[in-house]
Amino acid sequence: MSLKYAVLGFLYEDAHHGYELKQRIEENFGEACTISYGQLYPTLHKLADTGYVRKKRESGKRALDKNVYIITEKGRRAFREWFENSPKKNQFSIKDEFTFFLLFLGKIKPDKTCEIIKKQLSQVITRCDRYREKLRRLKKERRNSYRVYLITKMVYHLEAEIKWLNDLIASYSEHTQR
Amino acid sequence: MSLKYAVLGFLYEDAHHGYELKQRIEENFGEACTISYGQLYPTLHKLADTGYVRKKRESGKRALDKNVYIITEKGRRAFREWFENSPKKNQFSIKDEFTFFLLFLGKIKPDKTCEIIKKQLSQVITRCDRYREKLRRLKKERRNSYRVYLITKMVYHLEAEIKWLNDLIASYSEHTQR
DNA sequence: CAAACCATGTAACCAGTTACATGATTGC
DNA sequence: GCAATCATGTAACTGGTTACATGGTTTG
Repeated sequence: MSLKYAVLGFLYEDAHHGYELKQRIEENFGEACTISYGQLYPTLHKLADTGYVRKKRESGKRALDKNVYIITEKGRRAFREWFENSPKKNQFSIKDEFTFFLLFLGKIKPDKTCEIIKKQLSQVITRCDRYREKLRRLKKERRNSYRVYLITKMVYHLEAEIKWLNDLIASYSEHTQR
Repeated sequence: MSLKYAVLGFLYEDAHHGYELKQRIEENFGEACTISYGQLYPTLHKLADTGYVRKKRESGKRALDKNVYIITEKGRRAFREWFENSPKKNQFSIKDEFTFFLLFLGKIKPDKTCEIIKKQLSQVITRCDRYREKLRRLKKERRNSYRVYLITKMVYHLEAEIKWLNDLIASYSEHTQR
């Protein structure tokens, strides 16, 4: 995802401190990613080192050592450069662990294949229903349309997955009937 | 994907050397991944270090220094352990660069949003058609059903993506008409 | 006063890519 | 003889996770 540009993007309009950035990013990308402090803070330090952001110590009444990060003109340029010229590929991966596992499943346990795929299917259906429900709730609230788009995308891809797993089951039961 | 288990899986039945393994893996997972020697060879060395595979120098008539890797009993156990007990999640990601870019697009260039999504859509349609064509060819040849499954999955997910992008366009033109 | 939350950070790992470096063999 | 292919490898880098470590503040 390149957290670097997510950070620059969120700092583009307003200064934030680290903890807040994690919240902002997860508010928006929640379904798509979780970020860890183990990645966020080093990223912020690196951005500060290369002069893309400026670090300002702020002594608020809450936790004492709060670092506010402010984007610099150099940082703005870098973000615009990425924004205008990056390739923007849709490259969702189909190489999840189950798909990978499937190759060996057919070879090693052909008798259990159908059963395992069905178990997988029921899990995906559950997940899909959960997202459909979340989508219904979000649409009622009528805010943060980006999250609505993201979850819609998730639902469509889960539906694709369900269709595929059903195909697999059909194809495997055909095999074993012979 | 954890190349380690892919390697153990392919060595489970037959011994192979590195170059050959890359071919076997890409033959099967072609659409899902490409692997580099910069990852494969270190992985093989590590597997040899931990005693999961045994390295045997073979002097064939082709390139002289060919290392044949043979799975050990310890390696078989490790593979079976993964095979039986790993979680097998379907966790395809929706966090491709375009989706990420979209958030900032709405904020920074709302006027150009629709146009950029349309460009994206046409690219995805082209890609989807290419995979449909490949699928047709493979089905005619009637071999390597795993590849057929993989490409079918790819097509379904590309169709989901097309549906989503069309939704986005509809939603954005609605916005701008007001 | 304890639990939940705010806030920052490091070290060790894991998975993967790109670029580089080498050299033998085969087929046109 | 030259291009394609077979074959093995390293070094530097990117992007990310997990576990650990610290300590202040708010609220019930």
